[in-house]
Amino acid sequence: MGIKECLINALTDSLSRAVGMSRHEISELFKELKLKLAPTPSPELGDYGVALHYILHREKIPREEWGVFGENITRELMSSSYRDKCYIVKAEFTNGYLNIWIDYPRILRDYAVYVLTGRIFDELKSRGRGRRVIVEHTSANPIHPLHVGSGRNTVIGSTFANLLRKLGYDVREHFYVDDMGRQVAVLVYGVSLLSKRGVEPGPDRKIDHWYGIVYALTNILIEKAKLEKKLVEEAARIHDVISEAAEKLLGLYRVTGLAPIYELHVSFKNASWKKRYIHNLYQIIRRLDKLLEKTMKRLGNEESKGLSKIVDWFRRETSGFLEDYREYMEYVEAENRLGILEPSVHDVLEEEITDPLIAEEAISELMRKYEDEDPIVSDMFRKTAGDVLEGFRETLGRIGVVFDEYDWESSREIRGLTRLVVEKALSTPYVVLEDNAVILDLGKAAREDDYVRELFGGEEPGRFVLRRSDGTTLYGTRDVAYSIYKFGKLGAEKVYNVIAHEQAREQKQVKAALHLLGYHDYAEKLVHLDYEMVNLKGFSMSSRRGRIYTLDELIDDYVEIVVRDYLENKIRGVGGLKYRIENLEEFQSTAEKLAVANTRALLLSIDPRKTLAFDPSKLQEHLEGSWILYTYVRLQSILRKHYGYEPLEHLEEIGRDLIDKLDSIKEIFLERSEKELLESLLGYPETLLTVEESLETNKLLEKAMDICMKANKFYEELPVLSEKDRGKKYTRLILVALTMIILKELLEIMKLPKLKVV
RNA sequence: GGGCCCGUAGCCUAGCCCGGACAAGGCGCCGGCCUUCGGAGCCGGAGAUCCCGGGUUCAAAUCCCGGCGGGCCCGCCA
Repeated sequence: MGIKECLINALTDSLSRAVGMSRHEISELFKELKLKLAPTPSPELGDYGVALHYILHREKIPREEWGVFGENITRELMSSSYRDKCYIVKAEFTNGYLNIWIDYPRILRDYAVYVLTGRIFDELKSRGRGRRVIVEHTSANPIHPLHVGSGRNTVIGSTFANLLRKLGYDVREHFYVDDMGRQVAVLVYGVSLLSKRGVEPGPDRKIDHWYGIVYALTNILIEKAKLEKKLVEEAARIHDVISEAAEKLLGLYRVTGLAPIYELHVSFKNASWKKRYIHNLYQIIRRLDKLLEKTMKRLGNEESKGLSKIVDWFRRETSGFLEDYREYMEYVEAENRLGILEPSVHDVLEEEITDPLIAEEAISELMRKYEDEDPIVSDMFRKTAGDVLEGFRETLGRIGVVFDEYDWESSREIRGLTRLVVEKALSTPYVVLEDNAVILDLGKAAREDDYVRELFGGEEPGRFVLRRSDGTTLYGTRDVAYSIYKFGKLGAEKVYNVIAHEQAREQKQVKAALHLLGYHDYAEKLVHLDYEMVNLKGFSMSSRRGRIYTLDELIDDYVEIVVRDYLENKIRGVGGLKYRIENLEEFQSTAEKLAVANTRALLLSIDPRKTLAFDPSKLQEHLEGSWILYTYVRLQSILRKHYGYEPLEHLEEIGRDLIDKLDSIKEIFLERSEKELLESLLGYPETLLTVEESLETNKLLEKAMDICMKANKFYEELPVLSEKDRGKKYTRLILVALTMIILKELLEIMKLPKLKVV
């Protein structure tokens, strides 16, 4: 290919002659991007254009003489030997731009051979040369079902893995099972209380969803109990505050003689006695606060000066209580909501979890025992996490994701390497020992080591604790160990970690630690593919309160929308209310595929580094997946009709046939919509290479959408099969085939399910 | 308080790294085309101080400086 490069050479040659600058100077201008060759904004202006204003200005050519200059440069270009080489058919100078027209039919012929023989795909494959790469993604805590946030991780990760496969890497997808943290211990604690009383997961609920409720309720009941304790303790103090406020108000009345202040005093005095009766302290505070507010307004700026001091003091004293109370009520609300879902789980946990301190102690005990490899506790952790992972596998299977490996944080290898990490750290010059804790002083490292300094940029690197005073290790320590495992044991030449942006700093610390421990190579080949969170409109997710929008729900919601959309369309059209679904099973499978396509497309649709926000009640506005699949189906149906067989099953035959027809499209003029479609298709290889570099997986979806849009316009405008002119017909058939083939590749990368018919 | 990221029509985004010709696409809205291969589509229309202010430049959404607004991170948590 290399049209652009060719044109740049041609322009360098012609410009140097027309202006009298050396070729070297001109080519430097291109390199410095003072001159830039780019597609024109519209076909009327030619295919490619270059802005020459810089040269015009530099050569001090007055506006009136631009025309002469233009003629000159155009003549040079059209008479040069590059004219033929670069497919140039015409050049024109307007407003300081030199615009060039290209021989598209010839490009189409070349590209058709490139794609239809499969050479394009072989060339892309040559990039990776079978090198082993690990993409770690999803790695959600096994405590509740995957939610839309984890879903975004999964979709980005698996898409990126597939992209690398197309680029010829030997890709492994790994899931890191984070089973040694506190959260899993909370779940295990809840499960242990339940199993003691014979409450087990039942068949009515997907297993990870059941565990999700157990985790949330266990957490909620502990947090609620803690707050309860705190509120009881606070209440006594608050009553004192109210009494004191009453005294202060009385004092202020005596000084100022303002009657409304005496009114306040009576209200506060009364309130301070209310503790003898059963009244909601929260409401009392709110009422008193309102009274204060009203009186402030009533008195005006001058008179309320003394009072405002009391108000500020009162608010300071009570704000903590109010905050805790509100949080407490949120837990109560969450408890009620989940209790209705699984009453037996709720009732048992409510009875068992009474003292939060006992619960906390039990959870810490579980963690310690797991770290010490106590056999009974280990079984409990393994069983619980394993059950939740079973639920994950089911969901992931729906969206076409299968992991090559689940790596357990608690595995022998990673435990062993974790010890090694601490040991090695001890012999680095950056280690700090405090109460038996092992800490890497990354700040010091940044001052002395270029790699570490550059890694953190302006950021404060902080201290990286590898071992606590009590001898246990931390998540980050095990993460460093896991990285060594991925490179050392698994032989990865590059590792991509798909991890949320909030962990960016931790990922840098892991890299820094690897570097300081002597694994310079691993540090450099560890890539953090970071992505931002998912924000739902009108719904704030909180996994600790069991309020999550799960990936399963998202897919199911899409199934509903897809079915509704389709049937409403049919009912409005030919079918009427009696529209008959031919094959119910096939219909369901199609709906599922479309739902999955929409789910993946939605989660892939924007730059990973930006927050993805959508309204779950407006999913019908996000149907990019359906839209792409539908275009794909139409392309197939055109080829199916022409050849009389399934095009996807006979790609080689079709390729041979179309290559034979290439001679008949030599003298063809391409319509605008054809050129635009071809242009979009030409960009396919570059898109893959760009995404590998930039990690912007959304660009793949954008490319697919762009191709579909151009394809839709193309065959809306132009007939293919019914075209009488043989050359035109084959041009269009070739375009249809190329579009289908490239779209197929993109669908495979993004794992959008493939459909033959709708 | 410090660091990083983001701010583009009513809404969601692309373009910014690497400055160029009317700021692109989708949703929603208004008006057409009810399927001769394809209607989950296509065509047309309305709708933008590219957050604000300054600077560099022949030329700024893009680069630089200063504000404003939002998110995230700054644990012997994971």
